[in-house]
Amino acid sequence: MTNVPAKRNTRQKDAVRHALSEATGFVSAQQLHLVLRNHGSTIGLATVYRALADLAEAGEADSLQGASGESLYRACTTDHHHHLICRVCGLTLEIEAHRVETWADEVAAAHGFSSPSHTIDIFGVCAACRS
Amino acid sequence: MTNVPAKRNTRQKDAVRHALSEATGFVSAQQLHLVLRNHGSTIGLATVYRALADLAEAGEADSLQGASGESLYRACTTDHHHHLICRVCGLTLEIEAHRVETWADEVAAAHGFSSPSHTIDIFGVCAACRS
DNA sequence: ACTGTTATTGACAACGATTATCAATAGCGT
DNA sequence: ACGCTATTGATAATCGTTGTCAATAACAGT
Repeated sequence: MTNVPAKRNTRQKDAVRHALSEATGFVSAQQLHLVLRNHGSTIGLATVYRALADLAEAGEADSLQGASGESLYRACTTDHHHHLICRVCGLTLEIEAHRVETWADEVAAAHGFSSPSHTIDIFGVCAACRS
Repeated sequence: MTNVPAKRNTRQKDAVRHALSEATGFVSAQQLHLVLRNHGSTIGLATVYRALADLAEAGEADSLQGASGESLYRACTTDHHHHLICRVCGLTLEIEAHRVETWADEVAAAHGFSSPSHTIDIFGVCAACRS
């Protein structure tokens, strides 16, 4: 049997979870670390990275690659969805994409690919930033 | 007038262009640098990065973020398209996605977003790697 | 073809984001 | 409360990438 070490619930993982849910739009691990420190926490940077990786794996957070290559995270409802992101202010809307989900799976299947996954994100400039 | 310095054609930029066109699927700047050195070139790593950035900007190369966050490049025809990529062997197929292009633009417009762009990539395990 | 200007090169240092290390701490089952 | 061990936090190390700068080589003008 594959003996995976049991996960423990810690204050700092909760703190990250909470800080992430407070944040608007996507945040980097470093930003989150800074926020936590400013709120009086003594949490370490490495811990924030580990907590975010865990949350993402557990499906509690969405992750995507920012423009300059860093990983950005966002609290997330457990169902699958994609994002419409403002290039200027970072405003993020969750969009639902049945049509595209099935399209992606069809394309994969048509070419003999199995266990398909995909990355789909739409960027633009929101109405507010337009003016 | 915005006086942008003129670009020059150099052997090393051609070498990168050529090496990129020889490569199958996506390659990183470092891989390309290694290939060029193995072929006897004395090209510098920084030059490969610069050449790839230029090619990508000129529309001669596609770039996308690899699983571990690095930038990957691929020679590319000038028309817009997306990719179906094997997670195991890196086999890459260009796919055409009219349906999704228009969908993405519609979604952006519906939410008041202008100048829409998008990143759409499908990953899976190809038939060959399946066995 | 010769020359001068200056974009480009290549070796290396510097940088930012992330991950590994490791002793100290603190969850959780008993 | 006790003991085992997953987790923490400070720091060093790593990785991909970009900046620096003297030396080189493209191109325009002659």
